[in-house]
Amino acid sequence: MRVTLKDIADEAGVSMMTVSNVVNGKRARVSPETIERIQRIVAERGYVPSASARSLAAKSSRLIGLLVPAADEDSLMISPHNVAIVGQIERELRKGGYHLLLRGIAAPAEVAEALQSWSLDGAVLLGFLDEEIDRLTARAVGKVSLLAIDSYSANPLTTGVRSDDYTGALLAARHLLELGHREIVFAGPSFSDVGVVHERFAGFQAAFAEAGLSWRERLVSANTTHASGRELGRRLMSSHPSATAVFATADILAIGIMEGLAETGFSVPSDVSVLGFDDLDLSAYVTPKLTTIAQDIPRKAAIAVQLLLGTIEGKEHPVDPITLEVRLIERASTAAPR
Amino acid sequence: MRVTLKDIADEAGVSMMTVSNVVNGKRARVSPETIERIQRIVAERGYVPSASARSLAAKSSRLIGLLVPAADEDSLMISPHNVAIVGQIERELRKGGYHLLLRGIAAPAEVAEALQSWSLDGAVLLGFLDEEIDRLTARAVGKVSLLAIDSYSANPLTTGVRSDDYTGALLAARHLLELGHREIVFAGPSFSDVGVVHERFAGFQAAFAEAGLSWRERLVSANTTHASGRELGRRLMSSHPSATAVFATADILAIGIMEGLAETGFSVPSDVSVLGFDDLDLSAYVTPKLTTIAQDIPRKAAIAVQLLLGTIEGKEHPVDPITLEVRLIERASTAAPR
DNA sequence: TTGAAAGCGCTAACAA
DNA sequence: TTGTTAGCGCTTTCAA
Repeated sequence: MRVTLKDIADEAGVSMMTVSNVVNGKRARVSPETIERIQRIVAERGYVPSASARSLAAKSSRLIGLLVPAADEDSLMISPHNVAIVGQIERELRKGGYHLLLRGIAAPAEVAEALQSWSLDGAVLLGFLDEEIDRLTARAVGKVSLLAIDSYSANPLTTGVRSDDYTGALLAARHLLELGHREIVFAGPSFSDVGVVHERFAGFQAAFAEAGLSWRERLVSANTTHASGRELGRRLMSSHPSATAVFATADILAIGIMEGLAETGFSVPSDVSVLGFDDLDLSAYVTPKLTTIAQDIPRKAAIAVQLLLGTIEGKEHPVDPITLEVRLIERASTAAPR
Repeated sequence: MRVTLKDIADEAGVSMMTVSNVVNGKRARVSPETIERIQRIVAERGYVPSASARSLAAKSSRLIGLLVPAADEDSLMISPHNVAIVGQIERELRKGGYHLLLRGIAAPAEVAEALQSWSLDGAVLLGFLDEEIDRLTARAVGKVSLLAIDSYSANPLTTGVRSDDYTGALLAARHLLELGHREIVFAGPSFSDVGVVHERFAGFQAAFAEAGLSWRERLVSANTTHASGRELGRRLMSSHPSATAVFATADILAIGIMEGLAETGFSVPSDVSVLGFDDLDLSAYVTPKLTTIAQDIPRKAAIAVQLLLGTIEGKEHPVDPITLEVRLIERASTAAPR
């Protein structure tokens, strides 16, 4: 059967506590020779501590949840943008000696259930809208640290990490305005008065304001999917005949729009400029290559984990939200209007 | 603090075992009224069983590992093809009342460590080469069920699920041959005598054999990445001037090749036809849209989980490997040679 | 520097 | 149909 602490203790002729201390690196409490002897036996016998037993006996489980939306009984909704984040989060946790529980959330109650059943030390919320986050965390238990990625929620239970969406959209709109565009469509999911898309919309408008221009209502609502973008692209020039450019809140949407435009005989960028947000790998593979706003995704994930582990281990107060820089990547999908 | 079994038992005026039986659905052992009363209290108090405690006391943890390669200290290597699989596996496990531990594997020893520390009931290996799988599972403990995705390993410790790679490549080569191509390059990672790429190579050659043609050595080695494909595409027509078509073992590679060809002034499909494997979403977004071999990815994942849970719960013997159908998706990147 | 006792929350195997 | 006993493997607390 399994090699236990007791086995090691017996073989070393010491108590379980001594072995426990050695295994957990509390070396101050054990003599050097004992440490070495125990370590040798541990290696020989291939002893691996039982995480369940440790989690049960100690306050901490060293387990972190990664909670992702999963529309009712459905598969996880991991967008291309979020894939990289998942990988980075796992890596950072592993480096810190934590394990990752990946869990799809179909109903709010599942958050509390996930948190409690495995006594998670904390959890990262990835891919939820701000409105949902408040609802989800409302029922959460007090002890666990929560961190939401891409959140602007003022919820004191969660810390947030996000890119500078406001500035990103500002840069995007500025770029199009500088090229000479005036009739620019804003395409993105419908939004409330808080959240990523709201920020981008505000930044977008600010660019017009700083240029002394007024932006006439040219808001188009679309899901953040290729299919939705394609459909939008197909009818764009008939619904907005005078538009010369589109800013989409996500690359995948922008790429769909480009396809829809191409299908209806419009050429990018000579007829219409298209600008995205995210800088997915994919965006450099399509034709024309997409001009977009790039986020530092690995950094976003690394900081998320740092903050989370910080509040868990240091019992620091949840830190203020952190905002990461973005930058414009000029490629081939934008040009001066004709 | 936490609501425990004992709390519920006290409040209901019964023993812990009775509550335990109700919670675990062993209703045959409890009277209907008791069941109802206990269930009411459980709901009222928001009782959630402790998975660690259960795992410690019972044989099973209801935790499954998803083990993914993570080149030394690096982030997880989740290819576009594997992302969908991760999501589906989580979903299937959740439906079955299991949880998923996502873990990057940098060194063989980490497999056993992951398995043991959380007393995993089983694990899915995703993204490993067959050669690695044997090495990884060698040290694994006996009890846990292992299942490798896309594996042809004869290893008795693991069951495998994979697409019909042989037939996929056969269909691909047949398609190109029927279009009239004779000088076809096979582009893929270097391979040994077992595994996915080996199968595809065998299928590819078989198509020539059945057409009574001999395939002259036109094997090009490249990593399964866009960058590697692009580089390959750039030098393809100078290294193989008479080639009229390329079969790549992965869409992402094929897309890179198309880009490299375009950069050096060759047009797809009029100068060179390109055919991929996987049918990523992405492959329909690029220009020209990629002709490819489609796999049923959700099904692959669902079957993987079914098999794994089958051997875990039913203690059935590891089943024979399962092979899933593939089909040719004809799009715009292939045409008759000039 | 080391050890003993108690218990984390649960379930298996019996007993009643 | 229900309860009792005895742990699962570890850490905490306190004593030596």
